[in-house]
Amino acid sequence: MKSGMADIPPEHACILRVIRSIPRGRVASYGEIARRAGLPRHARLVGRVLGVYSALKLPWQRVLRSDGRIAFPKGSPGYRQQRALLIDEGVAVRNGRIDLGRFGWQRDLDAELWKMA
DNA sequence: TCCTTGACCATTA
DNA sequence: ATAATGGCCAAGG
Repeated sequence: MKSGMADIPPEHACILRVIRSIPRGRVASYGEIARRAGLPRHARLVGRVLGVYSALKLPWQRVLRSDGRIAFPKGSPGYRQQRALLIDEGVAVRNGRIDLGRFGWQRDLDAELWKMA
């Protein structure tokens, strides 16, 4: 029995779910997303998934390399669009690099915990 | 099967 | 800070 177009492998589904849960104005690395999806060492799969499901509406702009840089080559269409989208939602991009210490997703959790104390 | 290709990553120089 | 290196691992040919 074959279901229609909705047969997404569970690993992909997990990754998509994590990506969708990145808060607006925050960013996460491919590797971190993989870990949160329960798939450590699968950073490359995250990139692959983003490409395969590019037709879906995803906050793909919030996904960066582990060093905080945009993965696309500087000056490419993808690079420019990602940069614009990030700036739109309040993320500072300087020379293709984002300060993970300020905009990293984990940092967002820290802030929440701080409020409780 | 084997080989190549990536929206990657950590380490080293 | 940048660059080379080796490692990683699913997909597709």
